[in-house]
Amino acid sequence: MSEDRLSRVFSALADPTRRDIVARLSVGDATVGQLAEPYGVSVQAVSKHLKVLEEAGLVSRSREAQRRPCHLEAEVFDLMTKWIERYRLRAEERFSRLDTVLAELNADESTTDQAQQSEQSHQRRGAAS
Amino acid sequence: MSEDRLSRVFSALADPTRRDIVARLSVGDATVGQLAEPYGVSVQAVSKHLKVLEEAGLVSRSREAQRRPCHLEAEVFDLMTKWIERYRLRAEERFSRLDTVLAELNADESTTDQAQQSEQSHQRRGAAS
DNA sequence: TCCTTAAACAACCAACTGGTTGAATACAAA
DNA sequence: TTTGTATTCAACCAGTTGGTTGTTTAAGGA
Repeated sequence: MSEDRLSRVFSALADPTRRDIVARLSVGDATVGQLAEPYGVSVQAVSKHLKVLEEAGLVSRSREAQRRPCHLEAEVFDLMTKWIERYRLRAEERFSRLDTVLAELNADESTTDQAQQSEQSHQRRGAAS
Repeated sequence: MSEDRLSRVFSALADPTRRDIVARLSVGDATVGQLAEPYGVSVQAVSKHLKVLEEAGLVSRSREAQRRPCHLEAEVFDLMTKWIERYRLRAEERFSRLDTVLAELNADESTTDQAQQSEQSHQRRGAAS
């Protein structure tokens, strides 16, 4: 599923070094050595980071003599933004409906507490990944 | 900085169970017990997940008798989308400039290999987090 | 051929993660 | 006050992660 893919992408970007690598690749391809240079870590460590980014589909590598130039694959970003937008929009929609809810609460004399309220709204949840 | 915040947000969403919790909270607030119910894990485990989401700023909790209703904080999504869009746009811009590059390569008789190319483009990278 | 460079692989280690169970806390209701 | 319910805290465990160093592999240049 794209379920697992999404986990790998978010997980890959959870590390500051890896986000920095993505930032640098966004302006142009680079080799492992070039990417490792600015950090206080070994080339092997960066190689591991790149493997994570590659498995997440964020980076691809080509062959070129001994070098393995890394290239940023921007399409994967769509996967994230789609997921984010889905729930952001849903939450905002719910937020904008708040005035309606408040009006209903005013109309209703009984002090309907938030617990019941959340339970009701929870019932109309759908399975989502 | 928001550097660390971004790490926490991405890290929080790297777990499928936590993404599912976010999805469910997007349609309405819920208590820990309600959130735990559909999963084959203990309430304590879900409580831990909620702590992670809370520390990432994705979820806030109020008090209400013994219950701790959880609420989705959608603003944090902006942080992510801003980061993503920045590098996506940069990468796409570079991609759209590819025809210019190809034209230059045609004009240039010497077979400029990709290594030099990536090295050049890498020089105009800027520090970014 | 031999030497150098670029990168990956392997084994190891400390720290973190996601889960568990059991005990403590906070509040409501009897 | 006692009991029940909702949640958190604490200790523990197995698996993962991000780093290390040392050893291959792959390719170019002397």
